[in-house]
Amino acid sequence: MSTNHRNGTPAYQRIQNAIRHRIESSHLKPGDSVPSERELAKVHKVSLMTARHALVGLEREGLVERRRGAGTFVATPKIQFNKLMSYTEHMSSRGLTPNSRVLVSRIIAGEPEVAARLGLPPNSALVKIERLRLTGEEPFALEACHLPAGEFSEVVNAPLGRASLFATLQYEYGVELAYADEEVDATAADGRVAELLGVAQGYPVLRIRQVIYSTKGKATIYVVGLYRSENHRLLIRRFR
Amino acid sequence: MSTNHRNGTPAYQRIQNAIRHRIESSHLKPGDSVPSERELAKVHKVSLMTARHALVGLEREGLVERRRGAGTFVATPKIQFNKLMSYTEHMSSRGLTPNSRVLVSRIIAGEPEVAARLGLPPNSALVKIERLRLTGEEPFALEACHLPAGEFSEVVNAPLGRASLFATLQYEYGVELAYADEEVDATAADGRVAELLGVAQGYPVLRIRQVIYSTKGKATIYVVGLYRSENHRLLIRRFR
DNA sequence: AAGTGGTCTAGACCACGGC
DNA sequence: CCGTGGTCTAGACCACTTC
Repeated sequence: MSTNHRNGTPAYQRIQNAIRHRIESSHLKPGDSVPSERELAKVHKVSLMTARHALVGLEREGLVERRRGAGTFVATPKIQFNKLMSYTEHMSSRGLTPNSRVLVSRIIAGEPEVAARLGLPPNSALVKIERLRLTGEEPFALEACHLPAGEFSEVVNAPLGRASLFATLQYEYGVELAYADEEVDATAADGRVAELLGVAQGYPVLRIRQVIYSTKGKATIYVVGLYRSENHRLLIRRFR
Repeated sequence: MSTNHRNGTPAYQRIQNAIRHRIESSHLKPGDSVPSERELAKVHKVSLMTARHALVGLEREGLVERRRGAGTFVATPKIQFNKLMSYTEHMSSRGLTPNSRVLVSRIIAGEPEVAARLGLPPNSALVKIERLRLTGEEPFALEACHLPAGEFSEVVNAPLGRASLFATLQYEYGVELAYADEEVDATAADGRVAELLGVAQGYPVLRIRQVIYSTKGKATIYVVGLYRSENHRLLIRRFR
């Protein structure tokens, strides 16, 4: 498997990255056909199954559509489905500049419910980071992240105005995030939330509570997000 | 591929069904280990890749967890993630009896926005089916389904009090549903909705708008659902 | 050390789509 | 008809976890 040893990245991921890059740089536009499994296999010198693995992954992300007998095509860009992305990644993938204001960044304790979500004892110390997310000057979301203070106490000092929390975890702590379980419901904005988001009290907002797991399967971040739903839509693709 | 010809079902799906059945019938409980790829390959007389395909699928459904080096285990049953299910399937998978009241079941026209979602001309005739979903006597959701009247005009006469719409489409029309794109936001209950759902006017409800596609890739159903969010939570698993 | 999942090969046949 | 994706084989090596 010589090609796999060039670097640590599996071949199917290198193929995915190559295609992603061609889409992001607009060399491939929505509706364009993506090279077939057989063609990718030839070009990248891998077997059919490997080329196939790459395309199946991109389809589940919603980046491409595959039609039996016809081919694989760049999907119309509804936003990435079912893909765990940081706010920073999310914004820049849409050509927007991320902008947020850190409201809270300190160590807290005595939040048994949050601790439980992370699989910790009730009185565990936690890092809490609360940020107001903006598009330009307009606020659209309020996000509170919680992490175990035991491991991650130093993130309170990280430059979160600039760098993404995901990136900090990866580069400073070597923690890779793998997936998130999310719980979505609707709730009414209370006084403080209403003021921060610039809506009336009692106004409906979308609430997303997520537990983010590392590649080791360990609950690492608990996030509660409140979103003005005129601005922010949650898009999902579910399969049967 | 003799085993594949016994019936039309692919081998990996037969393996999935076998495992699903053992989980649903409680022969396998959360935390129990599921047979390894190699064991499944032996037992079902398929290759490793096929056994693997089966387990990977079950993992993405959230039914099992896989840990490298350790094995595959039955997941704690948070509810099926990212799986397109009918209300009927959803309820019965949790041991509950589906209960709903059909409010509207007729052919309409002049809904250009809905028609557009289904990829139809603005004034197309549509089948509209509106149902109030109940748990016992308590309403928790209001769902309006729309289908192209050209193909599906007869579903207005289907016994939707009993049979699921998904099942009707499959058995009466031979249409298999494949995936859905959903758009989720929060909105305020207006007068009629508030009354039907038994909440105050202006109360926040979860709105899910979904376009359901057939295996042919054709937009087939457009559903707008409004959910009382204390009762109904949307659970998602997203991967990085 | 034994067993597990993750990646990969070099082919194969089938069903389907578009020409 | 040819090219496409969907399924499948019978192996292989690696990295990892558990013992």
